[in-house]
Amino acid sequence: MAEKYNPQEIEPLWSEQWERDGLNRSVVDPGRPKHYALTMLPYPSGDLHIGHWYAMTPSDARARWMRMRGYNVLFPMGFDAFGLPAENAAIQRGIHPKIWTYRNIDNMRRQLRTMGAMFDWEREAISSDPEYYKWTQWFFLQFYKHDLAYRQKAAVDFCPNCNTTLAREQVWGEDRHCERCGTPVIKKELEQWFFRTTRYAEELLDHSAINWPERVKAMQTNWIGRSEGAHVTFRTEQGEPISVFTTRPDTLWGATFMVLAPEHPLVDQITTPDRRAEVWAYVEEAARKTEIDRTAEGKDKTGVFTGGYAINPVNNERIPIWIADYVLISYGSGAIMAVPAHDQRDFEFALKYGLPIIPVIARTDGLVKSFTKEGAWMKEGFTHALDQARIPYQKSGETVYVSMHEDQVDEYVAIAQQYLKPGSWVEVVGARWAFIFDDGVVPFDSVAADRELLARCKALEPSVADRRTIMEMLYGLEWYRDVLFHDEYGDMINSGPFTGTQGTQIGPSGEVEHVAKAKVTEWLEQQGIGHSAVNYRLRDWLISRQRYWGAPIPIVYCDRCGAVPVPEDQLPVLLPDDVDFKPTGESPLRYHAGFLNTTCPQCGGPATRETDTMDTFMCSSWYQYRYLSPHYDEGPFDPHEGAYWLPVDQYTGGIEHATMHLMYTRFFTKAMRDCGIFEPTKRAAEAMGRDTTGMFDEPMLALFNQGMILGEPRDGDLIVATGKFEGEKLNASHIRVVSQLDGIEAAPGYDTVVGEVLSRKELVLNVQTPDGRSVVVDTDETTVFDIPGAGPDATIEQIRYQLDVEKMSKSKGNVVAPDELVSTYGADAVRAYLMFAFRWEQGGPWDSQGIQGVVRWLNDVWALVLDGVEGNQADPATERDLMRKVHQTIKAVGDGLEHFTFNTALAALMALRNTLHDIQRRDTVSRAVWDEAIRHLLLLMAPFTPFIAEELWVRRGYPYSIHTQPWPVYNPEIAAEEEITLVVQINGKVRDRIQVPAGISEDEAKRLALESTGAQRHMAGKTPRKVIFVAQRGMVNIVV
RNA sequence: GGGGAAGUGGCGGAACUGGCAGACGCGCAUGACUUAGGAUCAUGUGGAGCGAUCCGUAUGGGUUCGAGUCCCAUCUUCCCCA
Repeated sequence: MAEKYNPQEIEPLWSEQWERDGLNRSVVDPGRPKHYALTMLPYPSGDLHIGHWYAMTPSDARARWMRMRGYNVLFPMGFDAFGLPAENAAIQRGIHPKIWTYRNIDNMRRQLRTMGAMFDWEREAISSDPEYYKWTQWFFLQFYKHDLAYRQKAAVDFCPNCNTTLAREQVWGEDRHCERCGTPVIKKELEQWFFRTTRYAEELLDHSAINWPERVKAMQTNWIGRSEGAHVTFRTEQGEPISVFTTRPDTLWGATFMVLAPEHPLVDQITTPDRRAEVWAYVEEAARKTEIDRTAEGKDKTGVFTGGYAINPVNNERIPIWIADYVLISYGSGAIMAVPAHDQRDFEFALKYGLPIIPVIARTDGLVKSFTKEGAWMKEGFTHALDQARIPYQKSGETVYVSMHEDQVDEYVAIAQQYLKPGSWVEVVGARWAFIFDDGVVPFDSVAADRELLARCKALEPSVADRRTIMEMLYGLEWYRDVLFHDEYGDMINSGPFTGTQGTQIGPSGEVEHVAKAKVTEWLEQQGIGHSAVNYRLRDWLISRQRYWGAPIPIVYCDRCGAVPVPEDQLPVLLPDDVDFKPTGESPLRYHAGFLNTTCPQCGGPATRETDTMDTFMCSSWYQYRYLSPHYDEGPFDPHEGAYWLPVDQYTGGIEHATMHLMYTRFFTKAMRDCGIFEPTKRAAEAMGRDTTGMFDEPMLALFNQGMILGEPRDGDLIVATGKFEGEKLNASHIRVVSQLDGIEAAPGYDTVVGEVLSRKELVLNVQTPDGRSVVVDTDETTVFDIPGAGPDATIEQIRYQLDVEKMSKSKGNVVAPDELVSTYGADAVRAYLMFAFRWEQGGPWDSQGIQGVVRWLNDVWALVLDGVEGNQADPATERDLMRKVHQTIKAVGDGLEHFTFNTALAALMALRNTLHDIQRRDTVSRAVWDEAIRHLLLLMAPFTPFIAEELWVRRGYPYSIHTQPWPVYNPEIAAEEEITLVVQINGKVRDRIQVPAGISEDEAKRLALESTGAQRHMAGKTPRKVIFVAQRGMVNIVV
């Protein structure tokens, strides 16, 4: 019996050995194909999380596999080291962000090394190093130079009590209060820096050059939110004209009011003096809400009238101008023309505030409704006439509900007129809009008609006296509600000269063409009142952060020269170390005189520095380039390295970055390309003989998203608590943990609570009793805990409470510490388990028992390799079977690595272990064949479990290192089965299985199948109608 | 409300272009070795039935010789957007 597998002993030794030998150094070698594998860099939060292992170790396995397949692989690692948590630590615990960050990095670097990943540590980049952020600043200057960076006022969340700007995650709760002091936050306008990401909207929509998950592409496409429409200019009575963007220029005739965002610059000018107080109050209120609060459907729409009016340019209607917070300043032009008949939000708003709603687009289904009362409003015989005309209706008492098709309306109107009692009216709504009075039919087609009709109806029917519009009156009837509003692309109605214009048609290649939109847009251009336009939801990237721990924006403000870029030779603008972290201020940089005060690079006069720092997404937008040469000081990266390694071939990371990081880094690369930053790299690449077409258009050619490891669910302890009830709460003097709740008797003289512990908050337990009630059990220092196996000093901390499957977090107590796992099971086992237990792109809840499976596998492999076989009773058939299995495994493992289905690759390796185990027990192969199988097993395991593979490889006497050996070549001939199980089906149901040679002919297979006992039994003497043979599957289906 | 992903044993999950459902592992059960077992080894393990056999991939339809896989409808869960 060989010695035991002891990962704790061998793993550190190999780590050191590989480090010493520079095994993972990646060096430019134009003679070999390159592979740049990249996994998203971590934030140095302090401790490596199991999630980091889950993200990194499968990526590492794949990179290792690529290396064994002959690629020159670069797989770097670094730290996204600027950011808010460091600053919070400074404020809360008095540690300098720099010290906190670099201490964390030291720890995490140590932890990362236990992973056994093939990181090239000489390429480590840390975004908070001056040699790194110098170039982050340099990029800012290049973008500034190329008009891709600009400064503008923008709103930030601001706590008036702390006197500080807040990041999104520092604003808590529905009421949006400051996380530190609870004061409701306000929006504050600050001058901030932006990058023109919108300039790249079209190019960012184009994903054709990258192999990225459909999900990510869809999210980016939605995020960019391209919509086609028109800009239309409305004159106003109070001052400047207002331009609106609309996706529906075909609905212009139905624009009955206009809505500005509360922040719209013309609000002041438009507002009439009598409305001023109310408008201002509303603007302030809106400033406090989030966009989601403001725009979510279902939320009550609010707004106020400004007193101002605009002129609808297509029909010269005078339309009121409102402000409402459902319109966002950041979208389009911050002003909309409201078409309440065909936009859901405008409809709700108009109904609420009594604004006119005029339909201008026909329904596409032709549905028309009407409502009346036979007897009260209609003469007897009305429904009989409807029957005669085959107009469908439902009658309930004397009430008649008519629901007809548009084509029947004329006939209906004639009947209605005939039967209408004097002093009544009846309306048709939906695909046609008209009011039938005893003296004629009035169409509902304009704001004027709205007014006139309403007046007539009120005169006839006092109960509608309080209705402000016809639509409001109709909305009062439940029966009409579903036909009052629609947002389809129907034909135009009530639209002056455009009435009757077709809404859509099917184009030559089958796509839908929006005819009405196009015709109206063309006409607007001719009239000079509008033009076609494309609008994006995407906004420019706001990069200013009112923070200390980030890269300072390299701009100086001079009274004479304005905003002046810091000259490149003065970079980096260093962060000063000696700053105060008072929670009162804004960025501490603002109070650091040495940093703040400088001289103008242009005129030499006194000037002040920009004190905002850059969004950390900027650092991570170009880190893939810095990795190439982290200490290079003549540019952001060494063109020689870039020429060889770029672009990234395979990127992996979490889906949560789909829109932010992954859009920013694409923007960055495109902007770098257009600023000419890749030119030297391009020349170097051409000198290497590379085709540089499209080489710098996209940063990462392929992307794969892994899922997330969630916390392990667990039941709470079952307890018996005795003590005294105080109201609903039990003050426990004794708590005992039990294995089951049945048959527990209450202690005499005490109150007793039994049940499962759901949660614990400090000294209070929340217990669920068997009847489902939840009881609070309070404890104090005198409470005695009786927990099996915990001894006499047991405390409340040792009582386990219920955990659901959810994200791991320290506060929930469901985190899994990789360090502990490594010291218990070894890194190889942890790596293999993470790859084996889940579908990588899906993730799932941690299972602390499941790891035993891979631990047994590694122990077995250890013993198999070291114990070997005697080889005395070699059986050629078994030897062939073994080598077949080996080659089938080569295929399965390779496929798994190729497609990121690591779990199936590991399953195949475990299955090979099972085969070897079986053979070893029976001792039926020669040593030579056994050794060959073992050699392959180790090579196939190397990417997944690099330590044990290396150890056993070397122990078997093979040349160091296993990780630089060529990947085994799959031989389909060896893998092919000699004999297969022919499945015999009758009508698709399996009725027999027979062993046949693999290359069996169709006729032979069919003959054997028909003769098989199973088939005979189930055919019941019937003649087969059809016999189907599927050679690939070894199957015959007999149809009877 | 819109867009996307998913739903398979007690659990994690296999099943390539439609072709033997449940690979591999956890757990569980029985047995062996043991002072002991949360170690190890062996055997078994979707459900029902003594059995031949029948039923089974969220639900209901459909296409097909054949459906976990394709089509339609419904339900549930998750993610993104609103």
